[in-house]
Amino acid sequence: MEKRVRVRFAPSPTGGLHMGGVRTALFNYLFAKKHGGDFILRIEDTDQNRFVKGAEEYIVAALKWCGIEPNEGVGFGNGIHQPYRQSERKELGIYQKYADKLVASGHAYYAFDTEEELDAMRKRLEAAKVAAPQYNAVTRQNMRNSLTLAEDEVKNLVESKTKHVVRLKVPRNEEIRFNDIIRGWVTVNSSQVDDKVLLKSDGMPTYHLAHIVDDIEMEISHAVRGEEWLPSAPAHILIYRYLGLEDQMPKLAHLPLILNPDGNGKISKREARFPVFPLSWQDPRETAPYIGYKEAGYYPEAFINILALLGWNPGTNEEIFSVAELAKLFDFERVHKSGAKFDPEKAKWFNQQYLRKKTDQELADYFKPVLQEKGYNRDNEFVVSFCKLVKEKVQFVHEFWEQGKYVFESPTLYDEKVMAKKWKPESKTLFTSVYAKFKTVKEWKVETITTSFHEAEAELGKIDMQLLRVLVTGVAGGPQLFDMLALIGKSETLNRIETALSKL
RNA sequence: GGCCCGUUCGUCUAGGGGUCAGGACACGUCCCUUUCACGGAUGAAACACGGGUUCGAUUCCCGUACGGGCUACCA
Repeated sequence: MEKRVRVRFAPSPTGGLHMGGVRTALFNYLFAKKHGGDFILRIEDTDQNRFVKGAEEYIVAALKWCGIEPNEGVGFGNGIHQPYRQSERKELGIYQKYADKLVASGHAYYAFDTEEELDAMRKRLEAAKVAAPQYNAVTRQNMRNSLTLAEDEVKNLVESKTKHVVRLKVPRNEEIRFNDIIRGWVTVNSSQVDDKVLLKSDGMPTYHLAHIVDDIEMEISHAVRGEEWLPSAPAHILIYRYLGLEDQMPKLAHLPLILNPDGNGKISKREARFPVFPLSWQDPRETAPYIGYKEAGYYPEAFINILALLGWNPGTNEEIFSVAELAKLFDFERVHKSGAKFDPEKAKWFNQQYLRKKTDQELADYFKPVLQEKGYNRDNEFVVSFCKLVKEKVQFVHEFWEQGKYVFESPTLYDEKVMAKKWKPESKTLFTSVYAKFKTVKEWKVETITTSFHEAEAELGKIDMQLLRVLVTGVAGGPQLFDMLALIGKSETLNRIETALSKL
């Protein structure tokens, strides 16, 4: 029988969760949903030096905003495998137990080398032009460990609580093969794998040991993680094997990375000229926060949609998908092997697609507080009408103000390009007549304005609409002109034309 | 450097032994529009290179180049 699908997202609380991490979480989530399985949040806080305050809370908040909530784990209710924080599991002695087992079976050993000794070893190997300096089957013979030291000496050292680590005893020359769901068979010779530290001298497990122990104990069926883990996967295979748990090992899936748009490499928060965090992130060690997608005006649905299509696609020409649709369609078979450069421009387009799906009322509800902040109070009907007109011009809700502020504020400047090109000496007389014509309109609405305008043209000849637009709004472009005039109102429109004429 | 992974328009990608190599973003042109957009149409734009295998390779294999990842008592 197939194991129940149980996947985990297991970040370490060393900073804000960036978009690459969210994408990994998303693919885990989609896979779990697709198969009716569980999606677990496990916190891998085994590095106490890199622990960052607030990071864990941020991770939980970010997943919530994205709408990809785990159904088990830290911050998401209880589960039968508590605790879900590795520092707490360590207190329970869980990892020690497995490490002891590996030592007992001869697949791991104690190493007493100090930092200085390790440095010296690496320098020695580098000087000897060794291609890959590492603690391995060869070099461990010259180091201070339970393999080279006398038995009673080891016993003394351990009993006297001398600082030591537990290392995996990796065989010298052995082919290690594993089948990655996304990449297929990967083969690595064990000579390329170092004797990984399993238990650190502070008693904490390393990622390598901890994630395996937890994946087993939490009955994880698939380990879905970023490509950066591919090189250490062979070591993980060995650990499962030596623990006698190879048959219970989760299937592995290594996701391609999200790369910088320009230049190369993984997305870095410092260089990016677009948001990299879902929510704004204030690192306690830094002064300025990093703005998030949320604050940049992205809808979570859009953000998720963007991420989903980075490294995966459904094989059709469709591009807009809800999370629920993605969960139906998602499949590792259609996940790429190669990294994807992130395109901020297309990201904006995605957001625009979602913005257009919003109702005018929804947009108005968002815009009202913005408007109030600017010092304007208008009734709901007015704001809804405004949003209806301006929505087609924007990609983000925050652009409503910039794109349509002239509805609320009279222009002080008039688009130079249009004026230079179209404003003629006789224009003043012409628009003075238009002004007079508009003044006679009784009920100021789109239809009457249109009729009035047509009548004016019949009497006066062709009237440049863009010029009229600039006179009233100051800018060259915008929503349908008569709609705008109707919204701005009769007296305000007339005032503005009058003001403009007096200045030109 | 070593090891691992990868390589279709600028970008995200579809495709897969015989296709006009398809779509999307961005960009150009046109249509619609007395303004502005939306929309529609259309254009330019890609199989990294070299060898095989094959009647035929973008597709399969091998090299090379290039890119990325890893190379910690970090994850």
